[in-house]
Amino acid sequence: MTGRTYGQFCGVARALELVGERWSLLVVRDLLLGPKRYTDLRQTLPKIPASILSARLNELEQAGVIRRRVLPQLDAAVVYELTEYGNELEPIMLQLGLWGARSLGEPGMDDVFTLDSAILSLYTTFRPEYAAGAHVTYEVHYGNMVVHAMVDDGMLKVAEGAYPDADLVIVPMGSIKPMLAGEMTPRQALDSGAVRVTGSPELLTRFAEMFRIPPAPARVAGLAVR
DNA sequence: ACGGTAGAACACTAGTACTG
DNA sequence: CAGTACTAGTGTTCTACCGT
Repeated sequence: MTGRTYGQFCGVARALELVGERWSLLVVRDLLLGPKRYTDLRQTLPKIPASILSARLNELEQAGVIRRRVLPQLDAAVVYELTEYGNELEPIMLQLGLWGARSLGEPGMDDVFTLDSAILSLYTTFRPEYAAGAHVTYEVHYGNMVVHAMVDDGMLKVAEGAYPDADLVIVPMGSIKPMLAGEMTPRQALDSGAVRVTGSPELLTRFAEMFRIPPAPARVAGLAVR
């Protein structure tokens, strides 16, 4: 939040004044999964200059979106976490992420895909109405990152790491987005080698039903718009 | 009223140094 | 080591002005 305003008595304008600066929402995104230290944020946002991160943290703190907390440890580490007000951004961020995902093309050479992004992408695309009555655990590999998603009757819990008793282990060879966007069926993904699984292939079909990206908008359909 | 342009202001970056 | 602050350079946006 800088000193500048849009000069409009409008909630959207106010929201943009609070979290609309470059990098601000990505800081909020990375704090949705829990408190982080300054250096954690530098790792999840490798392209943000230190001075900008410092400025954004101060601005978001002043805006009441995040708070600083000193951990009761010997090193007195400082962590940043969302306030109650900041936490109210969670459903908005998930909706925004899903909206943006529709226009995602292929990842760029220097694009980063962090563990947090992997976890959030599963929350973003999850459709509870398609998971009613389902009790299944997936382990998903993204390169050397592994997350697991536990679906329990319309509820979802995603966490870092492998899950030894996962019902299905999914290993995409590239981006999993074409399958989630319906650009290829789970069967096609398996047959083409785009996705490899350990477990019943039927569970991959269920996965593609429960985790879904709506079709790309017509203007950018089929384009690698980034 | 509209479009183009120049200068000012602002935002961002990379690098470095400083503090506790 | 974690976090902050500063600087110089670059790019972007805003504003005022001018001509059509």
